[in-house]
Amino acid sequence: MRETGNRGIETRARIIEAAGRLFRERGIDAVGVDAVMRAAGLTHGGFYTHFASKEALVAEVAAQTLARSAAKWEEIASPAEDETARRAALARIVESYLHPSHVAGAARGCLLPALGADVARRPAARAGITHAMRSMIAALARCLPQPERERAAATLCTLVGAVVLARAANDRDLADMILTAARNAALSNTG
Amino acid sequence: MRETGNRGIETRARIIEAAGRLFRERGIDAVGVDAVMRAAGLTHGGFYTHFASKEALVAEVAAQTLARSAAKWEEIASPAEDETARRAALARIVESYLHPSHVAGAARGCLLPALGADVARRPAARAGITHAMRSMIAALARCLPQPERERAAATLCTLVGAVVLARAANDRDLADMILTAARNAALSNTG
DNA sequence: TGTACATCAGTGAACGCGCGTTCACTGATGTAC
DNA sequence: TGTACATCAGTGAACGCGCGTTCACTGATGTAC
Repeated sequence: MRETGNRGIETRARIIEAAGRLFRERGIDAVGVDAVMRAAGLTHGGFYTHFASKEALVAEVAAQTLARSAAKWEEIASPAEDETARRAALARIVESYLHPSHVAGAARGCLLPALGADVARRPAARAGITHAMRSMIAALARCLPQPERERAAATLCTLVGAVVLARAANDRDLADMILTAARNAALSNTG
Repeated sequence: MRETGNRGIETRARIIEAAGRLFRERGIDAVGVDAVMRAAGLTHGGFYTHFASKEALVAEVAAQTLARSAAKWEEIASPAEDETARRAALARIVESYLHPSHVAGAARGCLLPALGADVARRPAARAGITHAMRSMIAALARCLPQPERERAAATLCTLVGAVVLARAANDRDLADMILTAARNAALSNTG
């Protein structure tokens, strides 16, 4: 058996990672295959060894990036068994999500506020996103006093909306006010 | 004095309206100047009689579209003087925003969930958006028991996030759950 | 161990296409006298 | 009222450019015997 496969798999992962960064930072349509491949240290021609099309790359980037976010939340939420731990877990998730560094660092942040609307228009990407969203809601629910899926979903809405709006605001004070407001709303679910 | 000016102003408005529809529906980069002008019943060459660049059109579309949303909210919120009227006003805003027809009809809906992230990356458009966001928050605040700007901002976050997520979800039930959850969270501010 | 061959990730030139923008023009609508 | 002229919104061909995709190729890495 060949082991060359590893090289391919690692390169593929590098392309996905580079695309994830660039897409979130500049938007999907603003980043060409050429830019992605250069960021991954390759030439553009090799792209189609790994993906059938740019659309396929987008779908995979969306699914993997969000799955990673979901996994991080699960990791924070899972060990929380008593109420104190649950509160702390919720606070960790909410505060890192609404931190100004998340607003400023879209390239490394959650995909939903950066590309959610964009990706909703691309049929191929929606299945992966939907699956990850369910996981994120489930993880959040585990941090609430009674694990209510609805309340968790509303919290996710508040978090995602806050980052979208804080990024859109031209004014630092308004952005900070929005983040603080969302933080208070999300943490008032602590019970 | 010439009155030809009117023709120019009307055409300009028609271009902005067509662009607003197409941008919200398909995304800004997915819609060319050519498509906008054709939707306005014109040929692409005439575009630069009205706008210095596509970027300038985007800025104007963002500002005008959101200003119109803000004005609609003001109109609903302003006459509400007693508590019953305030509750009704909040309910009207929240329920129409989170209605499935808003999720399905991005082309005629609020610009924030459709293009918020996109427009945040375009310096020229951010000033107009920021101004309109302040108005929307102020209108919402007038519907709350005590006019708290922060609570209004959190409500706006929840609304915008909910529409982004409901559009991204591939699954009707999940989308409906998200909308219901956001609705309950937003209306619990009624006091 | 050494030689011949197979595989396939990655290269780089080339493709057709649609984009944003420019520009010489047309023709309807107005003004001057 | 009628004629000559000015204005300018809108036309449509043309531009350079970067996009997504294709393809003949190279060369490193493996296998066969």
